[in-house]
Amino acid sequence: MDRVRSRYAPSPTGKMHVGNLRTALYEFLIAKHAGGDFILRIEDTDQGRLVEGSVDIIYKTLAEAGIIHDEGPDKDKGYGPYVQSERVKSGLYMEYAKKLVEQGDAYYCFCTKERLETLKTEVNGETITHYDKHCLSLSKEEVEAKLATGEPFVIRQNIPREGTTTFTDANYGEVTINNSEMDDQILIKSDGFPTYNFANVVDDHLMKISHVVRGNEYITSTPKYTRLYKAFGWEEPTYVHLPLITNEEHQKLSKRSGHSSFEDLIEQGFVAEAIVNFVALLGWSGPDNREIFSLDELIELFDYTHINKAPSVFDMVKLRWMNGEYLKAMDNDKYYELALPYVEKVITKPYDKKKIADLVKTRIETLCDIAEKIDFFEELPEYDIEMYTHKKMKTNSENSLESLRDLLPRLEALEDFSIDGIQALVQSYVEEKEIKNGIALWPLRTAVSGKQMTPGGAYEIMDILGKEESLKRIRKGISLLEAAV
RNA sequence: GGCUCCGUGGUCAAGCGGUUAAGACAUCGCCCUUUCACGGCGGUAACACGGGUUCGAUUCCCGUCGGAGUCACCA
Repeated sequence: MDRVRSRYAPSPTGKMHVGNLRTALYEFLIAKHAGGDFILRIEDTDQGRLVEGSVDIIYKTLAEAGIIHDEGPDKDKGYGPYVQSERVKSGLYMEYAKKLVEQGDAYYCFCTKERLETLKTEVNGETITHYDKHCLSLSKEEVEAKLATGEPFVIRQNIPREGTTTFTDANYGEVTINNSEMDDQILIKSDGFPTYNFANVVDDHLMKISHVVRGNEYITSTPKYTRLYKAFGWEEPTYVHLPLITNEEHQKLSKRSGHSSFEDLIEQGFVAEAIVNFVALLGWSGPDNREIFSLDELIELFDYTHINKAPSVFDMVKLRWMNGEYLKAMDNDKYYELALPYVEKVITKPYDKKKIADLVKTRIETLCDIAEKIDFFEELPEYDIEMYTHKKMKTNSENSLESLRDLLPRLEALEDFSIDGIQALVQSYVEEKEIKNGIALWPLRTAVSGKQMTPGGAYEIMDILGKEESLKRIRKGISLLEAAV
């Protein structure tokens, strides 16, 4: 059996979309599962759409995601160059295209933009062009003559109008398309660059790619590939078309949706491992009921013959959940390292940031959730004294005031202002007065935080705030309550 | 519009002729608890429809409907 070689072939046009990330991941998993090679090839044949810095983003994203390529522009293993614009220079695509022309499987076309314009029709607001093979009738001499004068040309694939073309996909089975549906697509553009579709076929063959994985938006153009492979007499790779990833409206995810690139998700406080895990499960599921998989586990378990056919919605809510799981399971040092910048965004006072970060670890789903949960440490918010009234805790303004008044002098006298110290103090007060914990603790937590909900309770918060600030906030609570009662 | 693909709860997703149709997220309720989380327990909720084939269809075939994709000198 031939060695499994898969490839991720992005065009450097911006950030890395989650759909592309999944494609890259699956290619990687297929290769690694089989002990094969995963290749990175840059498809920059559309010079007009290049976005500066995109290649760096691709490297960075792949690295962060742990999708490590065995070969690529930076790791030439003998199949290079791995950047198509560099490959163009050798004239290889033109050479192969000319071979097709000689065989009659392709032809020169000199049609002008204006003439092409007349071929356009509009259906439901979509513009559709179907080339009419106008230049196919040019004689060899006519072509030579035009070429000699330097007239701009393209080379088009010659697809018969009759018959059908069938290819086999590992996921979707046999797919047959009427040849009449296929346009005589351009293989070589007037700038001398190959089109993606052509370069792809040539390079996949030259690089001995065994598995081609891509989104199923390519499924209807695949027969054109098949015809190209046949024309060259090359063996076709195994195609694995993937179901589309859609937004909540069930539309294909587009770059414009903004929030769907890997970079953006990182910016939104997601961790790389969670994104990879989540994306792996869009279209595939493991053999058991597990959903949390490390990359190594994915490599071991991934089976491309069990991929879903139906499109899947990119559910941010579930991603958030999964990210929370990763955060909770993360070892403390790594978590702290990730969380610290987010803590520092809100906390400028000299509180123990580690303690604050720990407090919030099981309460957040993304790192960006940290800010709004800890802001009260930095500054006591303005709050309504209604907050002291809590049905379940059986508190109201009166008994809250009483608790705070009782507790204040005791806390002032407290030497050991630690969680344990404060707890012991409050406990003895509660026992002494024979009241429920809540009667003392609810007002205390409220006074000290000014919030309805907080990470951690009164003890943890006071411990972090320290004695001075805690007492200050309690006094503030007392005066607010006094003013109202 | 032509063509292609798809169609199990709101979402992800097991299932690959015979099941009480898993599980997860979300949602709801209960427990735990000094709030909120975490954790634990439980509930609501699905085979698009109509024909076949078969002793028996979620599963196979056909049709209908629905959704999506695609129809560039973009990938």
